[in-house]
Amino acid sequence: MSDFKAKPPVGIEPTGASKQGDSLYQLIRDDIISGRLQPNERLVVADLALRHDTSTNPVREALQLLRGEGFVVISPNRGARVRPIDQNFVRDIYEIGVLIEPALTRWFVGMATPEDIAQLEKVQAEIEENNFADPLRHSELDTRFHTIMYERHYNQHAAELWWKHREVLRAVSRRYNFTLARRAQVLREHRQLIQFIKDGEAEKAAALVAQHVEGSGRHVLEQMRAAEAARAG
Amino acid sequence: MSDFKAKPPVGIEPTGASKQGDSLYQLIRDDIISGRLQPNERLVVADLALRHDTSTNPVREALQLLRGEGFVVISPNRGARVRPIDQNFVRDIYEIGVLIEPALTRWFVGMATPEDIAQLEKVQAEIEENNFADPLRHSELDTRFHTIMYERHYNQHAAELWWKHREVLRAVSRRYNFTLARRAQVLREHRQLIQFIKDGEAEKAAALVAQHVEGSGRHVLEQMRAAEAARAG
DNA sequence: CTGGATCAGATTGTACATTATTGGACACAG
DNA sequence: CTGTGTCCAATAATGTACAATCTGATCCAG
Repeated sequence: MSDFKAKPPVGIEPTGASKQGDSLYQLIRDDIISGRLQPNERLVVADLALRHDTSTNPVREALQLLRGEGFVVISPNRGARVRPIDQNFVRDIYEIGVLIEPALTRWFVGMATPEDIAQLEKVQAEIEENNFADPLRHSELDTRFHTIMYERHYNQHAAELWWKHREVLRAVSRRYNFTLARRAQVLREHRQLIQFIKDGEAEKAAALVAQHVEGSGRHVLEQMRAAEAARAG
Repeated sequence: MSDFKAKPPVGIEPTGASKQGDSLYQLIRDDIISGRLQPNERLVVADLALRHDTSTNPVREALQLLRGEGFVVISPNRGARVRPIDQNFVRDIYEIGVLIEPALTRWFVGMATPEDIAQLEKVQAEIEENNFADPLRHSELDTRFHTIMYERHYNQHAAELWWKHREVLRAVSRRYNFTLARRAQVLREHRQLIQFIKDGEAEKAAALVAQHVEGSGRHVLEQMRAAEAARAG
C-alpha cells in the first residue's frame, strides 16, 4: 500500500481529524482501495475499534470522513458499508472532471513558469521511462503530473474537489491494466499538452485535457464493463 | 428560520446522521446562516451539547457534517469554528457552478416534458408575482426553479454538489438585497431560459445558464465588497 | 404460509478519564 | 522598566467504558 501514496496538493483542506481518527481513516481507506474490504461489506464500529486497537469514537469519526470522500455509505441506525464503486459512480465522477479540469488547465497555462514546465517534463520523462511497467508507479506519476498544474490554482475548492475525485478513481483503476492503445494515447496527449502549455495555447490545452479526462474515463468504464461481463459469463 | 427552508432534490444522499445528530446539524446550521453565530466564532462541543440538551457525541457528529458542507472548519486538538464565508469562498463556489450548471441544463433540455415546463412556468409565475417583495420567498422559489431542472439528472453527484453549493450561497445572499438591475435581469433570464427549453435549444440554454450563474455570483460579490467597504469606511 | 413476539447484535447517546492547548503569572535578563 | 521565557492551571478536545435504543432475523402460534 505504501507505494500507492501520492502527495496531495498543497493547501488542501486537512481532514480535521485527530491523530487516531486520521490514521484510522487512512487504514480503512487503504483496506477499501486494496479490496481487502469487499464492496457493500458492513463496517461494524466495535469490530474496527477492536481490530485497530482503539475505541469507538475515533472509528465513528473516521467513518464520517470516509463518507465525505465517498468511500462509505452510512444509514441511520443501520451503520456503515463499503460503497460499491460501480459504473455509474465512476461515470459521475469523470463527468465532473471533464467539466472542471479544463478550467483549471486554462488558468495554469496563463500562469506557468519555466520551472513549472521543467517539472512537468521531468515527470513526463519518468512516466515514459516507466512506460507502464509498474502500474502503481504510473498512477502516482500521472497524478503528480496533474497536481503540478492544479495545485496552485486560486480556486482551492475546485482543486480539492479534483483531488478527492482523483483518489477515488485511482482506487478503481488500480484494479485494471492499461490497454496498449490507451498507453500510447496517454503519452501522446501528455506530450501534446506540454507543447500547448509552452506555446501558451490555453484553449487548446483546455480542450485537450477535456479529451484526456474523457478518454481516461471511457477507458476505465470499458474495463469495468469487461470485468463485469467476465464475471457474469 | 422555518421560511428559509427549501426542499432538496429527490434522491440526494442523506446525511447519514442519527436523529439527534441530524437535527443538531440543522439547528447549528441555521444559527450560522442567520448570523446568530459570528464568523470565526468557536464552537465548543460541551457548550453546544448543553445548549441543545444532548451529549457530546451527537454534537461531534453534527460538526463533522457541517465541516463537510463547508460551514465549519475543524482543526485537530483545537476544535471547530464557524467558517467565515468570505469573497474567495463565494467566488470559488460560483465558479464551480458556472462549470457544472450548464451541463446539467443541457441534459434537462433534452429530457424536459410538457409537465416539467408547466412546473417551471408555474414557479416563474410565482416569482414574478412575488417580485422580490419577500426576499426569502424569492430565494426559495428561485431554488425550486433550478431544482426542477436538475433533480432528475442521472449524475446524482453533480446534482448533489450543486445543491450543497446552493445552500451555502443562499446562506450568504440572505444578507443582501437585490439591486433593481439584477431583479430585472433575473426575470428576463428566467423567461428566456424557459423559451429556450421549449424550443429545445440546449446549447443556448446552457450558455444562458452560465451567464445567469455568473451574473448571480458577480452580484453577490459586489454586495459583499460594498458591505465590506461600508464597514471599513 | 403468515404475522407477530422475542432476542441477539449493533448503533446511538451518556458519563467520565485522559491528554493537548492556551493564556497568564512570575522570575529573570537586558 | 520592559521584554522574554518557563511553568502551571484552566479549558476544552479526544478517547474509553458503558447504558439505552433500534433493527432484523428467527421462531413459533394460528
